[in-house]
Amino acid sequence: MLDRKLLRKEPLKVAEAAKAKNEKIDIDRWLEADSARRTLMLQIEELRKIRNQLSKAVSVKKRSGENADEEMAQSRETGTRLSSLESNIADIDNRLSEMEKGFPNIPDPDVPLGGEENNVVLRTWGEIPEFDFQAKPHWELMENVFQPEAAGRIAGSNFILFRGWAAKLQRTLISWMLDYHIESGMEEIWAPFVAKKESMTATAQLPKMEDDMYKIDRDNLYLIPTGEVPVTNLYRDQLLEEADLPVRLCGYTPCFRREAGSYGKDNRGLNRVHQFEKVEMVRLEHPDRSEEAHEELLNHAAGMLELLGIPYRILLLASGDLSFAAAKCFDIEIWSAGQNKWLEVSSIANFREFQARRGNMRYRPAGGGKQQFIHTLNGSGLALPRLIISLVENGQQADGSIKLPSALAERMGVEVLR
RNA sequence: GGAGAGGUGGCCGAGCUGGUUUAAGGCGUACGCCUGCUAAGCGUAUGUAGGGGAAACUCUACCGAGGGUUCGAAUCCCUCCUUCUCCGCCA
Repeated sequence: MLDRKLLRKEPLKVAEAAKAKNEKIDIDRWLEADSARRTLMLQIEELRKIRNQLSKAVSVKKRSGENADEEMAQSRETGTRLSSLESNIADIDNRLSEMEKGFPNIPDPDVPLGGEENNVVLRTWGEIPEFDFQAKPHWELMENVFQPEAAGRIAGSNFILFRGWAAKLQRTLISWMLDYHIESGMEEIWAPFVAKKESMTATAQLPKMEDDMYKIDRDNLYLIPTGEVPVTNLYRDQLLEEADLPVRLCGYTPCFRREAGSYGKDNRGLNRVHQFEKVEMVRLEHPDRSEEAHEELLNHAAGMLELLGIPYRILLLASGDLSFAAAKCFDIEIWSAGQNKWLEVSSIANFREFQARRGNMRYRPAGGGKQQFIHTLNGSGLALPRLIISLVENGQQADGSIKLPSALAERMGVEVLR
């Protein structure tokens, strides 16, 4: 949600931002409705004032036993006029807030314009592995432990079924990553894996992503598409003290995505699935410090890949590739040696006050003064399937076995998976 | 799933037989005073949002959310959300 004052003062800026994000919005229609609303509001407040005065007069007269019929009649008449104006303004309010929910966040000034092709590679880390044999994709290397046909029988296509070492590897990674975050001072959250409409709206999955989410109609719940939703919503409608900031959280959740219309392209094996596991990092930050917190989250996430020895690169997303709610976003991509391409394994975004406004998340400044919206940030730390792809494909040996990085070998109890 | 009780300003909490409460009181917080001592006491201020005014100030809305009744609703009625207690069911 954007500040109404900003919409009034700089409608052009908002319109340009939406265009940069390829969102269609009609700011003129909003401005029109907003000014109609304010005119109406003045009239309504005036009528309410009159009615309040009449009510008080009635009250005083009745108490002293006088007749108040005249005031009551006037008040009734005022009330009739009021209720017609009030129903008008309610309509306008609905229209305004519907429109506002569809206004995307404004990209930061340092975000490059344009589509995905304008993403900027900020840096690359690690050596791309070379093999003296033909490298295989993960679905071949994992034939015995990753069985999509079995998952299909259970839940339908594009779900994951792991068995044996793959199942254990996933569990071990989740636990290893959580420990890594906790050690850096984050608090672990275990939250619900379903969320209601209000929560989805606060973090801005709704209204835009409705069709990409699984919904349980009977109970009006959505399966969460990312841990961002429940973990950020932990602070929806909450007021923090400045001293409470920053709030640093992490948590494991599965993520459910319908991926409607994405069949056929790049979705073989583990590349794109309906349910995947993820450890999420969430940060609530003082507005003055969200910029550096953003970098910090990025480096923290990348640190895990360095411990695992996985080559990665950092992208600064261009405006057209930014999500609806993000002001700025870094993607981390890791190398897939069996498919010879980069895979997105983490998106780390600064939403500034966009989500905080929607979810009413504020803090009170230490020296007193007006309550302020906090800044929210989050990032994957990390998403499991693609991490597993990389570990398996990059660690493959000539005989089809997988050599584990030492950080994991210790936890898995073996150095080679076969 | 059934029955019952709640949801009031940052927190606690009164009001809930409709109108001098446009929310008492307490805690917390801020400033000041007093006290010579890591304490206490006293005074004043202190919800959020929007509008008007140079300013003192003033108007409007908000008592979980939304509707309704009424001249007038925190207070009455309805729907929903949510918390707790008991019963049932269940890993």
